[in-house]
This record gives sequence, structure tokens and C-alpha cells, in this order.
Amino acid sequence: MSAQKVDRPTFHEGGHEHQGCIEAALARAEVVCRERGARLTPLRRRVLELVWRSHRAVKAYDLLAALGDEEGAAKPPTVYRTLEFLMDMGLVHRIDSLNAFIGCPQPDRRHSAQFLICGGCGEVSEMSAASIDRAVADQATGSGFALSRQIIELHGKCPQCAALPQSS
Amino acid sequence: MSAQKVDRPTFHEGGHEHQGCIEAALARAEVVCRERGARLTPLRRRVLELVWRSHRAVKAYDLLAALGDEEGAAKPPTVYRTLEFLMDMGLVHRIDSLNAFIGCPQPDRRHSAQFLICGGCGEVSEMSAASIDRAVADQATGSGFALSRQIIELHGKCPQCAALPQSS
DNA sequence: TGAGAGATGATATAGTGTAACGTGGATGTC
DNA sequence: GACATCCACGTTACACTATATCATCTCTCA
Repeated sequence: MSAQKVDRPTFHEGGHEHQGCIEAALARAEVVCRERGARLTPLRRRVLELVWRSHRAVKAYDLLAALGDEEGAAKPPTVYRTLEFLMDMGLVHRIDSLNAFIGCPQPDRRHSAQFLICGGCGEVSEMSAASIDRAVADQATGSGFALSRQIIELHGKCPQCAALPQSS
Repeated sequence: MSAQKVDRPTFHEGGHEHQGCIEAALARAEVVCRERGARLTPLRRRVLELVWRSHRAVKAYDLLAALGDEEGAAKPPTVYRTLEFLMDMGLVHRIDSLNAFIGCPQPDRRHSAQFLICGGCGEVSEMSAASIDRAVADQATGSGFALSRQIIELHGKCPQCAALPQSS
């Protein structure tokens, strides 16, 4: 049902009913928060919903603007705090190379993540490739390095955008 | 002679004479620029030297401050332009997760890079692991994704810092 | 009912990065 | 030599990203 599978990264998922993605994400969030004794307040829920409006990474100040439109001009700390909470819950990830945020399609499962970021359409697809994890872990521990967090962001073109003529 | 080998990432390279790292980096830069018909101006040379003052990633505004101390208050665009040039030449890399820059130990060789970033001492070690490249490339192309740039930044503790007691 | 914890509001400011235009020096051409 | 051109650098102004700090509100629970 989820439009964003992790085993096989997808882009422009064929005419999918995106509302379903949003609802599924919110439902997962309810579960995750309940399990962890955290409160999914209206604000947090609303921000998560805004993050999930697309499969592109969203900037904090765009969220800010979207919130401002509706509930009396939110301020930066509000958004950043909310994003921090959502990240703690594993509900969103930060894409460092974009200074932006993306919803996590499987917050319920412990996983490492790698991101495919299309420079054409802007869509971001999360994957969790064991082969990459293994290579990274081997390389790190082989150097005596104690790995705590891996940032893997792969820029390029998704299949659809790569097929376009004027890619240059 | 280079204090920063790529095949085997290193940290706190045993009491090394760091001046040698700097000089080697500048010498490599001369070669790279000459080969590519680019001008390693005094400013560019000076910025590269400042980047190489340590094996930690350096922030743009720290460079700005260092330059300001000496040659009449440089302005942000000056530093960013210079860094962009150095990146184009492959002489420095940007570490996105730190908003900071690090000298490249082998600008003369085409290579992909992965970075080990120690949260203890702040040192950054570049490596170029074929196994990681392979895993990433396989995964990307397997999804029909046309990879153009990979960002791999691994945070953790270097062997020396991991061995300290209060790591927590 | 009152204390404490957690969530949000509000103000101010710090940190990061770029657009746009001006200046000056090197180089090549006539 | 005079001029055109390109490139590096200077300068101003501003946009974007993020956080510190303190105030307020609300829920829970003793």
C-alpha cells in the first residue's frame, strides 16, 4: 500500500493516489508515537503531513510559510523543534546536502538509510541497502573507526528524468 | 610523505610534522592548476593553506576571520568564490553535514571519496573505497538511477578518541 | 489544587550563502 | 601604444538557515 517502497527505490510512482501516502504516514506516526510514549500533537501531525505533501525534500522555511498561511504565522523555532521531534521519532530524515527534510516511509523499522536524489524532478527515494551498509561498516571498522551515523546521499537522475532529452 | 593517506584512513598521524602536509598540498595544487591552465593566485594559495592548517574541516567564516586578521577584512563572496575554485580543481571537498571544507590529499587522481569524521577530535579522513563505490553504483544503477555525485559522510569516533574513557 | 514536565509562543540574534555590480590588472590584437 | 576582453577580486546588500533564551500554556499526577 505504501507508495514508497524501500527495497526497490521508486520515483513518480505511476499515477499513485498520493493522499494514500500521507494517510499511511500519519497512521504510522500515530503508532510509533504511541509505542514510544510520545505525543503526536496537532502541530506535529500537521508538520508531518506537510512534509509528506510530496516525495520531494521540504525546506524548513517552506514549512514555516505553509504553517503561517493557516495558523497565525509560526516562527522558526517552532518548526525546527517540531522537525527535531519528528526526526527523533524516526518519522522524518534530514537531507544534509539539501538542507531539507523528507518523510521516512518506515519509521517503525530500525534501519540505516541511503537517499537517491533526482536533480530533475527533485524526488527523493529512500533505500536501505544491506550491501552498502556492509561495505561501509567493513571499511570503517577496518580502520578502527567506531561508526555512529552514516550519511549517504546520492545525487543524479531518476529513470524518468534521465530519459528526457535536454538533461545535458 | 603525505600525512593523509587514502588507502588506509588515518587520524592523529603520530606526531607528524604537519608543516609537511601543508607544503605538500600546496605543491600538488601548483601542479594541478598548471596542468589545467588555472591560476593559483596568492589568495587561492593562502586559502588552501588555511584549509590545510589542520586535519579538521574548516568553516567558511573561520577562513574569513583568518583572512580578515591579515589582509584587510575579506568579505564572504571572496571566500566562497575561492572555495568554489578550489573545489572545481579538486583541491578541497565540502563536508555537507558540517557546512565545512577539507583539503583533498590527492587532487591529482580522479576518485570518489568517503569521509570518516571523528566527533571527538574533529579530524576528517578521506578514503576512496572501491567496495563502497561498487555497492553504491550497483544499487543505484539497479534502480535505473543515473548517479552523478555521491555524498558519503561517516560520523563516529576515530580509534584514539574511541579509546578514551568519557566517550559516553 | 498545586507542582512539575512538556509543548508551544515570541524575541532576538547567530551562522551560512549568494546576487549584482564595480574595479583593476593581465593578455592579446590591431 | 590604444583598445577590447577576460578573469580575479572588492563591495554592498540581502536571502536563507538555524538556535539561544525566556515566557506562557496545558496536561498529568500526586
